[in-house]
Amino acid sequence: MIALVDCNSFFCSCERVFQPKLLKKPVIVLSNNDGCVVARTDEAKALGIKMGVPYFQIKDFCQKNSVFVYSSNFALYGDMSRRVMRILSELAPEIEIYSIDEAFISLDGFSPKQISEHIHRIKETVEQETGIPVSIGVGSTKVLAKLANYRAKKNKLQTKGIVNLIELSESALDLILKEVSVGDIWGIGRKSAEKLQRLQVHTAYDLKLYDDKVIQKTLSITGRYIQEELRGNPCLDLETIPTPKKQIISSRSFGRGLFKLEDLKEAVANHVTTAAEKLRHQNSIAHSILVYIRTSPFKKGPQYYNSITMSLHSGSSVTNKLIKLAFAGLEKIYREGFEYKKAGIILMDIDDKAHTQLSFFNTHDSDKENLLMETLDSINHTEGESTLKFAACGTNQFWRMLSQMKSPQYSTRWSDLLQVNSSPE
DNA sequence: ATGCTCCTGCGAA
DNA sequence: CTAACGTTCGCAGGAGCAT
Repeated sequence: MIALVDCNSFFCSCERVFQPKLLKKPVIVLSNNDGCVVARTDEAKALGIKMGVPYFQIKDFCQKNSVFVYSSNFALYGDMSRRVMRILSELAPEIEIYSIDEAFISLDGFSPKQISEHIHRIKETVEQETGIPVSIGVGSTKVLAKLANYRAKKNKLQTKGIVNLIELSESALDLILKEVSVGDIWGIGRKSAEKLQRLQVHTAYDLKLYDDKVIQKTLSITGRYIQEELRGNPCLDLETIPTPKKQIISSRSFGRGLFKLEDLKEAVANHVTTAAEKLRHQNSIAHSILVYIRTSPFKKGPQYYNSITMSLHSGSSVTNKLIKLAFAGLEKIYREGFEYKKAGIILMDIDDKAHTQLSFFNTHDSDKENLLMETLDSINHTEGESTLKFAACGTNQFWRMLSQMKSPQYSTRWSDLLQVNSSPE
């Protein structure tokens, strides 16, 4: 038995915890660079604000309807997420942290009666100790738990935020599956939903009963797993230990268009810095780095996109070495005269630092370099991020993303940020 | 015929 | 005030190449 715990309108709920005046009000949170809507409260949904809409398209609408708009504040959301996950870890034997606002938990060892009781306790505890409302779905597989959660969120009033499918008979469960359209199943996106429509497969129930071979052929093995999980046969394991990343990406749109190579270099140096920090954090080294730059596909004018992959003979996790390599790549793909809107890097071919193979060339990270990185990381950890950084990262950084909602509310939020650090527990 | 790497498509939050 | 559309990850399978 598996439960999926999902925080309601997570980013908005985080803002509400520190600003009770937002309760019962329409609130939205924007993506990086104040680009698109990524979180909405029920009140905002009721106004018809869609997920993923570019903010500039609805800015006037929000003003007219007194919608509270926030730039994303990931330091806050990350902190709230850790609190929620810690409580879940204490109340469940096994947990898979699936995303910033979601976790699967195993309910093995509980009787059906106990499960229902326990789920209610989990919900109450999280809400009481963090102020974040959650919805919980329970099923015999991950896909069914997801589906249950989806219904819990959709009908919060009737369900009180909890849907438990395991007490249901097969036929009662099928009645529910008939109400779920295939596109709403976890793992079935837009393209797969279209393919299924063509097969006259419209609901979760249709998919559950459809011919195995045909599903395998049209949706590949992943589609088959989903089908099997709908039937109650687990195919997807609970991944309780986080596996190290196979690639680490850092990319961002700029606050304004950039033309000059030196500005792009600064941005790239910053990307390498954050990615390399993550790399060292999981005790890995990378053997190649991909650099890319691009113009805005949404703005008319000459378009340019290019990327290049640079390799190291033996891997590295030393920031300055990686920056140097990234610069060499950037200089190869840079073309003058374009208005660049985004740059990014990907660390690839990642291996565990310990079992790194000796190479013929003596290009490994030296003890000295490793010690330098350790020291740098430890200083930034205790003194705050980017206390110490490479000059290549620049000091001005005028190209940084926009995240200044100029509303009066926003300018008064320094105290809120301070509250986050001194946890009220 | 088989095995490898690279790239693309898709889905998730 | 301007101009104005996000980021990060994994997996499957086909393409292309080598053996």
